[in-house]
Amino acid sequence: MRALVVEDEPRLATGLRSGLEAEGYAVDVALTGTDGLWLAREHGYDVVVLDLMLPEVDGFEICATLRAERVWTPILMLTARSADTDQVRALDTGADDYLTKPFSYAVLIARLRALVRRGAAERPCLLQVGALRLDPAARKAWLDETELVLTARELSLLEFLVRRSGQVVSKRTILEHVWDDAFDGDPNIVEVYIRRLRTKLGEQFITTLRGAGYRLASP
Amino acid sequence: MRALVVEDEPRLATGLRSGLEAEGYAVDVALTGTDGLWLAREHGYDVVVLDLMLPEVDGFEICATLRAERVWTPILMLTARSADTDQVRALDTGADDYLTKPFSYAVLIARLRALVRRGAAERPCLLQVGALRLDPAARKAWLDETELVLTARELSLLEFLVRRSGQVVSKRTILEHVWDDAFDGDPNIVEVYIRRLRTKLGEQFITTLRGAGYRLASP
DNA sequence: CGCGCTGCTGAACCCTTGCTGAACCGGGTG
DNA sequence: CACCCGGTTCAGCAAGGGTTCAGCAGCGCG
Repeated sequence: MRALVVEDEPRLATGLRSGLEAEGYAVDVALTGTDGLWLAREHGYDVVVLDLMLPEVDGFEICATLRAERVWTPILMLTARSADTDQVRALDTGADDYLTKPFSYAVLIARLRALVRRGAAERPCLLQVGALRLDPAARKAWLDETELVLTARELSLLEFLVRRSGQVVSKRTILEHVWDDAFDGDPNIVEVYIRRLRTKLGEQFITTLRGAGYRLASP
Repeated sequence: MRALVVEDEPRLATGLRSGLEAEGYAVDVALTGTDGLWLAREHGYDVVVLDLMLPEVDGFEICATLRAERVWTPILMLTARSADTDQVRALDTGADDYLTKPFSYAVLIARLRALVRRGAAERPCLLQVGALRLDPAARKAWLDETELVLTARELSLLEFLVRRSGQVVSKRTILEHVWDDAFDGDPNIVEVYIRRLRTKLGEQFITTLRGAGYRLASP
């Protein structure tokens, strides 16, 4: 579990770091609001501990900015003030929990666990074309309830075709998207992989359109 | 929004009812733990306000029972005691938030809003995948009733995989979340730890997907 | 009818990826 | 101080699978 601590007071920051690390979290610390915002935005944390009083950018602003940018990482606010209005404002700004200093580590840890437990987890979507099903998150594919045994490349190619099922996709496009677009090897590789897919899921799914490309569709 | 208030003191119960109704909630009140449990189980509430001290069945028990029965309605615990241990226990039992009396209505309302916004997430506090169970709070794991002896790192990795069970996780992702992302050592460390987990919990749980990552699933 | 181009296909090659045992290191503990 | 435990590094090994290649098939057009 990755946690970000945004806290300007060095002693508290290091205390939090070691405490959380002892609990098995991988911890990053930001000492300013600007750093914290940047880190939270760029890295996928599982939870953020955010001090309200910070130099440069305060906690409210960080929280609001993240939510506006559709970053839904659970946030726990931390502050010296205990005014109700702050608490209300924090929660309404998009924080998920709130703790006033001084606080006990046990409570902090328990609250973090509760947050991570609820954490932002989107259900993986399931792609389907006729009897063919594909779960991109699990990297699995099935044909009529029987799981297909595919290599990484084969599955990437299949996923690409399934996402564009019914459409014609040129070999050039496939090469650029499934392989690196800096790929400078033999373009014949696409044909080879189309062949492998056909042997594994039957000839009827992928049709060749001479001079144009391939189309995956329900037979 | 439908809210259930489980509170045995009549004056507080009616106060909560009118306060919540003024905020636009449709409120049901249960005066005993038994009634509260039954109502919460049968009706689909959006949030439950639960007093800890109750006749018959106490708040902890209601909370634990509901979670065991896979009812994930957000629960806010309410109590006169302010002991940290109670708070920790409440959260680990499966409550989502906690408030000590006396409290301000504004804070209660704001916290409820935050809970409802998060919605019912299917996040048990005891993780389970087939015969494998893991308690993040106790930092323990079991395989078929026998406790596994795991180091801190091993448990962190296992927890990470269990939380994403069924999905493929890349070595890169593992490295960033289980280790610090500032970690600049040998990425081979992931393979080493996967190996150690496999020897401890059997080969059948974790499958390697060459070029993609690892997937933990029930065998 | 025949030539050429596009796509098909089986097999060989070889590099990357992952596996694994063991050594090393550092902090905490008796 | 010596020991132990857990985390990390390392190097050799195995094989999976990505890539290349060469020959073949078939369609289309002159």
